[in-house]
Amino acid sequence: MRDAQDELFKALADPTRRRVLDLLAAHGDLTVSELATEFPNLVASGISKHLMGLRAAGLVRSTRDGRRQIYRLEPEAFASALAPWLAKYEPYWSAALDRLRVLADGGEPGQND
Amino acid sequence: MRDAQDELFKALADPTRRRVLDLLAAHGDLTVSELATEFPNLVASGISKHLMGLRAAGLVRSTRDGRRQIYRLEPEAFASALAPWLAKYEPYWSAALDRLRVLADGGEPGQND
DNA sequence: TTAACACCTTACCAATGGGTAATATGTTAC
DNA sequence: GTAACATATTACCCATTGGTAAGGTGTTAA
Repeated sequence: MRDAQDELFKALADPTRRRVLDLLAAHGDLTVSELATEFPNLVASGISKHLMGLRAAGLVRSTRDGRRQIYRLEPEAFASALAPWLAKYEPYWSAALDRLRVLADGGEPGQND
Repeated sequence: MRDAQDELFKALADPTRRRVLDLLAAHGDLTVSELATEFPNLVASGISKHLMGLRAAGLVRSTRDGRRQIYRLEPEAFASALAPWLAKYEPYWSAALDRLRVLADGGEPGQND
C-alpha cells in the first residue's frame, strides 16, 4: 500500500468495483450476497475478490453479523485520498459540476449517473 | 471507446498518466520531449504510448508544430466525464475539500499535492 | 451432529497492460 | 540529398488482473 491516491485510482479503474462503491454509497450497509445479486454475470468468489481489493485499499470496511459479512463505505479514507487530487483539478471540473446541478434542479428527480 | 467514464478511470489508473495530466494542467502546452524529460526512467516510446492512450480516451489533444507534437489537456472532455461521477459522491468529498482549502489559505503558498 | 449456508482462499487461465527495443515516418538542418 | 531529430508504430516480454472452479472455515438450523 504505497500511496493512498494510487490505491484509490487503481480501485476505481474497474467498473465492477466502481459499481460496488456506488451501491454502498447509495444503500449504506450491504452484505456480500446483497451485492452479489447486482452482478448476475459474476461468480461469488469474483465479488469476494473485488471486495478484498477495496478493503485492502481502505475504501470499504466490513463487520461480521453471524455468518454474513456486512460491507460499508469508509468515507474518510475515500475522501482524504480523493480530495487532494480534486483540488488540483478544481478549475476544470467545477464549472461542469455547476451545470450538472442546475440540470438536476430543473430536471426530473431521481438517480443521477 | 464504450463509456467516457470508463475511459477516464482507466486512464487515471496509471501514475505516469496521472502525472502527465498534472503537467499538462499546470503548464498548458507541452511537447513530447518536454514531457519526456520529466520521466527519466522511461523510454521515449513508453511516453508516446501513454500519450496515445490519453488521446484515445479523449483527455488530451495534440497539434503539430514542425517536427514536434504539442499536447494539451482537453478540459471539456475531462470535466464532462468526471462531473457525473463527482456529483454522486459529493457528500463524501466536499467536506474534505473544504478542509484542504482552509489549510491552503492558512498554510504556505505553493503547489499542492 | 450433521447439513446447509455465507463467505473466503487458493489454484489456475486468458487477457490486458506497462515496459523496452527496433523500425518507420515525417521534418528540419547541413 | 543526406543526416540528425521528434515522434509514432510495431513486435515482443513479463507482471498484473479479472474471471472461474474447487475447496476451506466458520455459523446457523434441523
